[in-house]
Amino acid sequence: MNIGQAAEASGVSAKMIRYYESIGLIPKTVRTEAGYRVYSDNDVNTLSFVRRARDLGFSVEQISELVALWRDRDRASTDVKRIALEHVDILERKARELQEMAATLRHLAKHCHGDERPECPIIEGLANDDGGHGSDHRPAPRFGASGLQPARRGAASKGARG
Amino acid sequence: MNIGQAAEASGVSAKMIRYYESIGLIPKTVRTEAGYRVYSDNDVNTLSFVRRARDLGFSVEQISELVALWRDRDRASTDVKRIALEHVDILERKARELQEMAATLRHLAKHCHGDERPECPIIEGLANDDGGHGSDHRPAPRFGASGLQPARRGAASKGARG
DNA sequence: GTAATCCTTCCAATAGTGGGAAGGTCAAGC
DNA sequence: GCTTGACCTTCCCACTATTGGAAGGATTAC
Repeated sequence: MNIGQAAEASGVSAKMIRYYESIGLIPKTVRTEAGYRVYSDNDVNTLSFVRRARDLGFSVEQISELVALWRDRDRASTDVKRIALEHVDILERKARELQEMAATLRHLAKHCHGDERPECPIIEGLANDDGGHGSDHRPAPRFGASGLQPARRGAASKGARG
Repeated sequence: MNIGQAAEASGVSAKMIRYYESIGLIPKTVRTEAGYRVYSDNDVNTLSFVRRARDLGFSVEQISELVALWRDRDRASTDVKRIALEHVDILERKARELQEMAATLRHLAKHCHGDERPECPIIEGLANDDGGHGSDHRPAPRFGASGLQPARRGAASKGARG
């Protein structure tokens, strides 16, 4: 099948299939004489695998390891477990950070009158650096401090879940 | 003071100060005859404000609103509260998504022997799409479905490609 | 035989940040 | 006054993952 059909069958866009191929995440396919990429059912399985791993928030680099493991069934499942558990840690740490941020902000918002008066602890908390979770001049933990690669931001192409 | 000192005092790198200026997040500064940017203590306050907002996960666009609000104290705190609360929602939704991912993965990992045997429910869950939270072929919720912009990852790069 | 659709590759943009080159400036030391 | 070194300037590139589009070739439908 062509790339378009493989895209539909796997849920990975044609654009992304080409991208994944270009970065070596998936192997190069056979081509027709005209240069069209040709995909087998097995290729579609790999693509679906990749898509689901992305859905779980794995980075392309991690998926790369996972795909190699998946394609080589002789490898010990220890490796897979390690990667998964590492990822669980990152995910949970990230979730905690996000919750702390939310709590800080919610605390600030709670004390903001929200009427016409300009007094607002959110603004003051931000300006005075006493916002709640004790940040001083550490150079920003933020995202990525944990090593999580958060994939994408824009525009779910066909329909995100709400 | 120069950009380096402002960077040190605010915790925002000189690179980022220039970037924030270029995108209009902070106003253009006065320059010396030689073209050096000059910063006042007040400018450093603005920069610190921006840094803390980034720490809390605000996107540059949101910070832009916040900075405008902050600099114009006549504006009603309603706006600030609204922005903050919107952000709290996003943060909490994101945290929940992350926790779901972690739970799915942890569930899979729990049933993985992790020894030499190649049977591994993680791999099988990924390949067979029965991983636990009932995903079918929806085209990836992932990050960004919520509108959160996850800032950075900190990939230190040295090797050129090409 | 042409139009519509699909495919190809290449380029740009997104958001936010770091790295570095090429060159100008400033302050200190001799 | 000259060198040294630290600092500044602008500009370009890298990275992540993904989308969009342009220009042109291939296939398919009518």
